Amino acid sequence: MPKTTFQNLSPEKRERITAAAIAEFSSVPYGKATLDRIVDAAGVSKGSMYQYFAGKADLYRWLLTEHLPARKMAAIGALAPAPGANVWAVLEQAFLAGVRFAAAEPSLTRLGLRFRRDHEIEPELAAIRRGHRAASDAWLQALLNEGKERGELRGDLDVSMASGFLAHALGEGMLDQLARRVGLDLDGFFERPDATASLADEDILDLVRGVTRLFREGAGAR
Amino acid sequence: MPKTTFQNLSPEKRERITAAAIAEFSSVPYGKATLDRIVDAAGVSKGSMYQYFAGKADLYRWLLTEHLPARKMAAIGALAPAPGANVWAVLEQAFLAGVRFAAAEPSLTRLGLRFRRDHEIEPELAAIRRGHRAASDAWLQALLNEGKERGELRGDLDVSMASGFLAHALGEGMLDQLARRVGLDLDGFFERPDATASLADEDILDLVRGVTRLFREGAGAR
Amino acid sequence: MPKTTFQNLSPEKRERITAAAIAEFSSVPYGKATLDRIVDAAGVSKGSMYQYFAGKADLYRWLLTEHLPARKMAAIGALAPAPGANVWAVLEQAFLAGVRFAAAEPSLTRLGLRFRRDHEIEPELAAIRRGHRAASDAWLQALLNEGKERGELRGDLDVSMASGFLAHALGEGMLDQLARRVGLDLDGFFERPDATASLADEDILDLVRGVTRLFREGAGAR
Amino acid sequence: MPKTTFQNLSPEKRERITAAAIAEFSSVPYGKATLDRIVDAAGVSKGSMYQYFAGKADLYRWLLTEHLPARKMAAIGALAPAPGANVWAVLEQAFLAGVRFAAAEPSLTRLGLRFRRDHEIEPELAAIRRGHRAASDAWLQALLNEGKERGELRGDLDVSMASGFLAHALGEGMLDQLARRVGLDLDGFFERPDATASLADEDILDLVRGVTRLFREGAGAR
DNA sequence: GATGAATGAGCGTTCATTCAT
DNA sequence: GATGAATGAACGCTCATTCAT
Repeated sequence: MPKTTFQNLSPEKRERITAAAIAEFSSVPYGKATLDRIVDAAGVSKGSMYQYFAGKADLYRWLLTEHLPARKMAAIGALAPAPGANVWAVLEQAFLAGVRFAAAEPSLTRLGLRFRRDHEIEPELAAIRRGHRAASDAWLQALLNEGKERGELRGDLDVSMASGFLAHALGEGMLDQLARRVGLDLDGFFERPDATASLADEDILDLVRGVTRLFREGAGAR
Repeated sequence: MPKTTFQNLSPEKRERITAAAIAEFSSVPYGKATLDRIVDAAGVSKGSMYQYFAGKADLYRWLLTEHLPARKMAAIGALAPAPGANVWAVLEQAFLAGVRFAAAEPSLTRLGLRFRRDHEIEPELAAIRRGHRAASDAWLQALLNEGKERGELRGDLDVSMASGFLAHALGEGMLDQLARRVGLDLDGFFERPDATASLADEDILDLVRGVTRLFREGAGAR
Repeated sequence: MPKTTFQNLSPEKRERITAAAIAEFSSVPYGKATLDRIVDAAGVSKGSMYQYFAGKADLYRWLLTEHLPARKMAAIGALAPAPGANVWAVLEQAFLAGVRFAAAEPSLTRLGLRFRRDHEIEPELAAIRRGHRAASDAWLQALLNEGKERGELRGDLDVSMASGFLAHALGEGMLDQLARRVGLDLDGFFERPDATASLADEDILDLVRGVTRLFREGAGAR
Repeated sequence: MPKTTFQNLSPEKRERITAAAIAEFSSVPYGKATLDRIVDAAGVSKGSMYQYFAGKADLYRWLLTEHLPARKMAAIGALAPAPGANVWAVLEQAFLAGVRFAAAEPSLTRLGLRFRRDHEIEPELAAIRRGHRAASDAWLQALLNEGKERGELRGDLDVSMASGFLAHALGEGMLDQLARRVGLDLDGFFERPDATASLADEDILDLVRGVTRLFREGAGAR
């Protein structure tokens, strides 16, 4: 976590550093990211960086556990399931929020996606990721259990199983669909994260509804 | 691809090298994997390694395009969709084959999964990955289109969308479910790949059927 | 070209590095020169060297395109052909300047000569060499053409041909003659570059006049 | 020098090895030449090569001290100055022989030229080169001294000096002129040694006479 | 005599981190 | 508090030479 020296920085400088770090960590995987490029882009000295953060991992950790969640919250609000709301309406809203965030903040989206999939993360960072996943899973399972009680879901649905697939869908699954719509795959999204910005709003709604329906009704004929 | 020198090696030595390389490339992402660790584990000199393979990328490529497919084929046979077979039966077989391979060959499974998700792969290797994905996607879309014609799937199903989610399910989605059944997540599977070996065959069948049903009928109440 | 880090170094340290690099690159051809030896001799760490220069080629390039010309200029001044001066006087001055520089700065001379003849230089460096040669050739041909117009040279002289031999004479040809005067050949000069320092000024003048006369009058009897 | 095993080889195999070695050593400088490429091209095993020659240096030495002189002799005969012949006629013949050998055997020419200029030669090989040079110098000085006695040369000619420039002219000087005639420089000759083969015989004669005349009459106006 | 697998020292280069100023 | 020079371990890769078969 950042040292107090970082908090004392002028907002402008703090922002420069944050932006440079996001640009770097979202462009290349953690292991290939270098502090050199970050300090160059931020216009601060390398020594200073170590006055602000304990090191590369600390900077990355702060970005993912503090900065990104705060920005996400600011952009799309908390994902608290409105009590009593229909499961499928909540999920559709969640899908929509995710897609809109991806269009509005491609770099942050890419940063988060990288983190979720990165294989070379240090043990301490892996614990953070586990926390993220557990929270997302808990939210989903609570939602699904409520839905089950209200009869909106099959009574014999395996909630743990469904939450796994939904967690994927809410993250890279949806991004993959988004990329497909513009003729790319997820690798392509990493290279050109703003390629999906060109999608019309109705395309996005169409996509979100289609995905929701796949999970609701399945692919089989009735 | 390996040089003839490698083919001429004693099977015992070849196996030592292969096992060391799989262990390394399945433990850390490509960019962090080192030949030093591989040759140490295999008990050969660094120079020798270059008599067998043109370099690190060549070794990795061989593992992924030759060795892994061969072992997979040996373990589960070809995935040729029996013509005219029911879509859902074919998918169930495919799920089952994937899970069984994961239980039988956890290291190879981990290797393949890492490859599918690795962020710091070289351009040439990325092309191979694109090929894999395109082939998998084509297989799935063909399968789904047939199913649609035979009335086994909803007539208005978005085949491209469904194939995206199924591709995930056939790979890490299913592995994630497998891990969940033993109280882990995917990260946990990477750390203890053989933890899933304890699963009983009926548990596996139950899982496969559950997943198939989720995709067939959805999670919504009828 | 050196990074600013190198410019900011203490002159003493900069000189140590420069001297070590000159010693190395003038002792062995580019391909055999090693940074290990240079940093050892200079007493800096290998990592530091990469703070000063982008790499081996960069260091070499700086030596040849910046440092050596600067030192040469400092030692013998620019070779601007005084307009209207007699061809033979200009050439004699050029010969003299070359020989005096060789006596004053044997290591640098050896460095430049190696560069002119090195067979295993990289493409980028080869382009620099082509530039050097083209400039030298242009200077000589302009000089000879002027001389022809003023009637100082034979009217039927093949200027291109003559410039080729003069270019050689101005470089290693003259050094070879210098070495001969102290009983060595060019190889010997490479091994003991300061052996020619013992030559008296009148010996040098005598040599320069002899060479000029050979090119002016030829070796044949009149 | 080759071991007896090399002499016992079938002429065909010996020739394959020789040709491969010439191709390699004439294509890249000694330090960049590799035995791997030579044995590959020759179709022999690496171990065998060490049964024929003591190592890389030994093979190179044999090529330069035995094979190349023999082939040169076969191609252009001995350079014994026909007693009593005019100096300038002899020199012209020598120039012509050199140019014709370059056209007939570009690889061998390039090999020899590389050797004369290579900077990274081992001490033992340097001794061989000194021998070559001393022999050439002795031949030239004898020729010039005779010419002086017969009054074909200026009485006050510095024979040692003139022999230095003539030695250069007979070797790379002439090749440089040859390359100029086809729009290249010596570097270009190394890349495309047969580029000069296109020169017409009268061009070659013209060149040889021009060079001879430059050394005989000089470049100055009378 | 022929083979070709094995070796290991050495190369240029990278980069997170330290620390004197 | 800010700086940026210094470091050194580690990396992928090359190749002449050795030596068991």
